[in-house]
Amino acid sequence: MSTSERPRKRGRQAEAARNDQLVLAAAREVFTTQGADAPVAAIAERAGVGIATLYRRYGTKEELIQKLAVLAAEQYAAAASRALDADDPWEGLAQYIRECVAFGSFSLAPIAGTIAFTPEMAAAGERSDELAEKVVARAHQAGVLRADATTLDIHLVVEQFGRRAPVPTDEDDNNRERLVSLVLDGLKARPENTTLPGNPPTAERYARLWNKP
Amino acid sequence: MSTSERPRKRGRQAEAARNDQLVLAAAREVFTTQGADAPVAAIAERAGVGIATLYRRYGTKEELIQKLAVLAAEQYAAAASRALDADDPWEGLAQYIRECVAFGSFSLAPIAGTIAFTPEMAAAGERSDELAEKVVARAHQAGVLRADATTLDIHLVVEQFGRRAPVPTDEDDNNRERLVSLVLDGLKARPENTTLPGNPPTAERYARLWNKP
DNA sequence: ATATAACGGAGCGACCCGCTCCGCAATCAC
DNA sequence: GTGATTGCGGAGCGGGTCGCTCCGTTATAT
Repeated sequence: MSTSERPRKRGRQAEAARNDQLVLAAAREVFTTQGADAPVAAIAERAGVGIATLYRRYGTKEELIQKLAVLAAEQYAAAASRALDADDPWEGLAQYIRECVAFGSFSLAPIAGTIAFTPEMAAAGERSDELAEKVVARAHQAGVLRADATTLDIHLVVEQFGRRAPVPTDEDDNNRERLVSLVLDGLKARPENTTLPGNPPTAERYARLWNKP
Repeated sequence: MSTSERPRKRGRQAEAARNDQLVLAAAREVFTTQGADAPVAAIAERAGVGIATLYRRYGTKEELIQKLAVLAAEQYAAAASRALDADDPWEGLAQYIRECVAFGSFSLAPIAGTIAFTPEMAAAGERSDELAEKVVARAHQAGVLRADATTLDIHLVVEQFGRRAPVPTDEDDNNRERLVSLVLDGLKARPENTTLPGNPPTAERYARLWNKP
């Protein structure tokens, strides 16, 4: 595969562009494993970059997290799109859940309330939520998803399994996949299923969790 | 209910005995909600007690955590005993899982590796593990638990749902119960279940997680 | 009235963390 | 070649936190 397809910048500008990506990738990895209060220095080190390089792009740790939140929402939206492209509504939903869990950026949730909620985050979140709603609605209409499970229940699942261990091993991944499979089996529509207890999760909870107005 | 059944100490000795319990209860609450790196001062405050009172009982934060670990293991063992007393093997298992999750002290797991592993912890853990094994074995023999789920898979479930939010609300409890019900439905033995992917969790993982020799 | 036992909490020393500042190296303009 | 520009790394500053100690106070016992 040719690396010269897109017009490549040269010299320092190329390095800068690469660092841009390195920083974002490192930030995502560190935050999803260590939690959102991981030191910024850890991200710079993981990216193989000086601290100043990071701060030249994001004036503040908060800015960086906000950017990651937007990127995560876009990833979830993309996963939902793929799910809608799938032929089988159930397989689409299952794949959606698996991808969201694997991406795992929901580990930013614990920081909710700590950082300001930007318009960009609102926009990306809305789009992501709408698509997720469609994925779930399609599964419901096909009668493959248990009737008493709502979109927010699915959110809950993804959030629950979003966080990784400080140093994720293959075994941890394996174990998480087993648990998710368990949950998926529990989500399937079946006559003998118990009814889910209590009330479905509310949208207000998420609004409160983040700092929506 | 009479409060004078057991011979009551008076004055300061009574206060000391009460504080003993207050400190332990507060420590459990704070650690399960804030995580094991919560400040010791938060525990004292929650117990309505001075910091010195806490340190007079446990010379070190580590000692306190070790004590809590032992108590948690004993709670799990008690829950397993109750499960074995139940008439229905499935209801016993389900109740066991629910109780363990509700108790929630598995949120100490993230601290694993940070603190030393004491003989007391080893003894309590072994007893708890043996009883859990029996609960699961009985469910397997009755054919009500899916064949490819092991005792360690159950451990995984309890561990996964063990941690609470910083300020747990009724809604959070409600949501967690829904998720656990989902998992329980997935754990039931059924012809149409998918096979759990990958390999069962290994005991070595837990040995490594804690600092066993 | 004196001795004793338990208490509360201010504060010490040792961290850690976000962020700035500055000297250096690579590249560009001419 | 030479000076200007751009991006880089990382030491270190100011502030905040946390585990733990120390000591003055208060309640009980004799």
